[in-house]
Amino acid sequence: MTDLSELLSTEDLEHVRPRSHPSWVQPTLATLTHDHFSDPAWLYERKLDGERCLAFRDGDSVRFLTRNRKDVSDTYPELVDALAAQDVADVVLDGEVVAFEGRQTSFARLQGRLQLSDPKRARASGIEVFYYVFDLLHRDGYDLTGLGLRTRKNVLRHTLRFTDPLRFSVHRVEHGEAMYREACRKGWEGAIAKRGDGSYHHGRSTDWLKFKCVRDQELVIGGYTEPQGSRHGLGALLVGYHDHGGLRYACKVGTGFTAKVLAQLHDELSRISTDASPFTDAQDVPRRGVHWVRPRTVAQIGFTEWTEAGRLRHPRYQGLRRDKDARDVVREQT
DNA sequence: TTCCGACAGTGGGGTCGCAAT
DNA sequence: ATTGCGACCCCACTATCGGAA
Repeated sequence: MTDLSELLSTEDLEHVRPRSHPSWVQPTLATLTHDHFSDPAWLYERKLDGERCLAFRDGDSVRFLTRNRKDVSDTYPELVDALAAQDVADVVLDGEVVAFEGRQTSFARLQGRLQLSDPKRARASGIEVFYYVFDLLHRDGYDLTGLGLRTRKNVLRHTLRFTDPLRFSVHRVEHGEAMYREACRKGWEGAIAKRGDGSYHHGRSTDWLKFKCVRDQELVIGGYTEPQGSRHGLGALLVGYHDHGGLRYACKVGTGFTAKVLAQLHDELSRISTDASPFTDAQDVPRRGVHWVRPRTVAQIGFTEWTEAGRLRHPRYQGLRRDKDARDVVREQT
């Protein structure tokens, strides 16, 4: 591990402030865009489909927190161990916890671990996880969020020993469009573009942009229909998003489920049923044969495009997002 | 034995036209 | 006049089965 003083120029030091180890830092959230570009002032990284986590190490204490501040240290004990074994005793990292299905990162596979909170069961799950670290927010009593991204990454590289399950998230400079094409060709989720000289922003930022290959959207489940024919459990989910203080209906989703998932969803949703529709745009929401549920469950829905009418075209169910809070679900920019 | 492709079945949004209300 | 419904187009996806490798 290289000393901070060796890694930072006198100019850099002007952007660094002493700070005691923070218990929480609001992570940067990237903004979705379809305007893909190449720019030497930007860095481009692979977009990983996993669980965003900040890692805090303060001496013997190591914690992994999701972006909703949920402590998942017991879910990823081997990551805790790996960080505890590093030389640096005071550090805050930003990265993504991922699992693989073959050579692809797979959120679906990671889901098998997300709800495990017993470290023994988590270790025994057979689902190997990795922590792809892409940012460094704090080290050795200093707040580094005021530094430019390039500098933070350089310091990060010289702060940790990157051996599995800790991995440095590689980036490339300037060639954003090529990066995006490569990402889609390889079946990745997309690419993230980051302004190279940008300081660490708290919350949604346009200094970080998402170039997505597949389009998906997190939506709140507000109801479900009866199954038809030979199907069991439920027919389709009615999903929506928050807009102007209400829950706006987005579409029905009736495909992408296995028989097992249909049964699980029906079991889970029937427990939170309610008499009234949670959707606030009363007209245009199907009502016939619909069972309403309290709007607290978040599902990830793949689709091809938003229609003129504000519906999703070709929607398909991709899984629950138990790591997301229903209250935060809004429509992403098209 | 495993793998792959075709097919049936269930479901979506949008549009159209017809029948019931 | 409005509403409901089925048929049709596009499409996504799972489950199954039989034949190829």
